[in-house]
Amino acid sequence: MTVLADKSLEPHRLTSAQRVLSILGVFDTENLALSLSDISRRTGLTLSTTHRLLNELRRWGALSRHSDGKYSIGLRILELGTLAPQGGQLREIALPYLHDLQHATRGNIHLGVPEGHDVIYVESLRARDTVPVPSRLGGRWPMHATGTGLVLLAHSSQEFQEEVLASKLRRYTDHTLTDPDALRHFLAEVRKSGVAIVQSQLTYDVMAVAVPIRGPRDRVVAAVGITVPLGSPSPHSLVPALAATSRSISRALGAPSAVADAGVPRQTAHWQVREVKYSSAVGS
Amino acid sequence: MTVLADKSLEPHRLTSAQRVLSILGVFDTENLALSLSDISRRTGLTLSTTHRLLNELRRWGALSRHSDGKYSIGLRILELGTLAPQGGQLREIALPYLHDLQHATRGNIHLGVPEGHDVIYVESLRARDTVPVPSRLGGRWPMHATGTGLVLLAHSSQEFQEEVLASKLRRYTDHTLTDPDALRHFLAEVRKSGVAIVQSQLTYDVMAVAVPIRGPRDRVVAAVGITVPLGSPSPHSLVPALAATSRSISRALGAPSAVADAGVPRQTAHWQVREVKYSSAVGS
DNA sequence: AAAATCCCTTCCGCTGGACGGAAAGGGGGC
DNA sequence: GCCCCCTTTCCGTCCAGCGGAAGGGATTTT
Repeated sequence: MTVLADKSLEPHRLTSAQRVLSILGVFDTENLALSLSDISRRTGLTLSTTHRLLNELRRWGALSRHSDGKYSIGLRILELGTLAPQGGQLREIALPYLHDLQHATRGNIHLGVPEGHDVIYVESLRARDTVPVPSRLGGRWPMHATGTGLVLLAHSSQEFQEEVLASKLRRYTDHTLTDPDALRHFLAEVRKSGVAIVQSQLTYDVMAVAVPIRGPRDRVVAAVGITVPLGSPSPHSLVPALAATSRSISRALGAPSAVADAGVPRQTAHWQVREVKYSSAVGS
Repeated sequence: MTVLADKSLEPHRLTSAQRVLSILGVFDTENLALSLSDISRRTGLTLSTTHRLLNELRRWGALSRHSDGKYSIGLRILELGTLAPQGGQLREIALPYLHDLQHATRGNIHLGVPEGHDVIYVESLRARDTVPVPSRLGGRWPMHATGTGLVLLAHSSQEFQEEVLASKLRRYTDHTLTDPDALRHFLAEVRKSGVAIVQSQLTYDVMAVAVPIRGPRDRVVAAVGITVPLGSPSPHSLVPALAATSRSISRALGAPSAVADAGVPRQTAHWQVREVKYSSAVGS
């Protein structure tokens, strides 16, 4: 064995903080509960290290342990997550309007915000009697494959758009927009019309309609979307309701263009300033 | 200076994992965005250590940084939090029923699960046209001071109840139940009647009604509650709707007592096994 | 305009705590 | 019974994380 040779290349160069985070990182929608040795294997950390860190995380509340010995994400993390400015606050403000929208349209409603090249759903209202769509609260999807994501992308900086277009765009169905030129054209349409209408991007038999939400300084900070079964009455009929919802939320957030008159309480939310320094700007 | 003497007593005995967690821990509802030096002061870590850890956390996505230089909890934590079995999954299942309940009653609806001596709201539907109550998603409150908390406490083990009763029970209003004997009596009532009805426990002018939700093996895993303004029509009128909601959710979770007949798909949720090992069993 | 104050960032030498190996202690299946 | 896999604990070594200090902005005060 060329153990010695490997050693020098071995990516054992992890800081202790990274070790802690890598443990949290092994949990995903398909791995909600994992055993010590599962986690040890998946992180590449030794058993003893994993064991010690798991105990520390559990004691703090970041993880909980079940009677079968497996670990899961703890409620303390859920609690923490609601403190994310784009999460808790935005959701809090938007929720009643999203409710109204759902009752008016009977579709699946999503509220998405950008993170990296993805859109994250900070709220997801699932209609009871419609097709199941992959739309969990907290779900993460590539921007190019969802209605809300495309809206957010369309209103991002030019350089960011090119960065995304240059990356590998996964194809989920044969309708998924992956061709850079087609996407550029589509994004321009979205900016012009103010709405994105797509179908079968992520899964078949689904249409999505989405519009931007603006915050202070009229920056696009989020997007609302509806997904309905393919073959529903014209998706264009959903636009007015969406536009009204978007405007209401934007006004509540203090977007100048949505404020009807004076006397409206100033909303100065923290997330008005969106993260601009991406990891790539720091790494290496 | 007696620096040397102090050194030995100094609680600088933090593991590196604890340092990471202590940083996350400084964020709360009143501190959504903090600067490097804020965090350094509040954690007691040196500037250089804080600086390094903040960068690692940010790179991973646990924190985000705004253009003013302040840090906030990042969306990755929100995403992670939804993986908590009592969070994402329970919420997902319960949400449609909670919706129905809200539309039937027009109150503020809470879905609470136990953690430590507290109840955490994994869902909170706020009525638009009623008194504002302190009910954030992810909010944490002492069990003895909320309707849902009292329900959960009533259905906890005897020893856990005594542990809570023996702790310092904070008084929020002069109606807050803090006398151990009065609480014991009240909890017995809750067990007997299956419902908790309280008023002005946490804030004045509010009534709360709450009932338990059961999961596999008929264990009480959560509680649903409604809060309405004091002086609303008899809270007893809310009980049937609550009971129906609770039963629907319990059935969806696979609670034997709520399952009407056979043929129901088995729901074996992870959180059927509630954490039993408390920190106290490990500490020291 | 100089001085003072505060905050962020980077560098570097030292040390003690985190690390991994190993072995003991369950527990369930074949 | 035996075997296999998982969890827990112990301990000596070593290097990664730590804190001090200094430098550079930005803003405010005198």
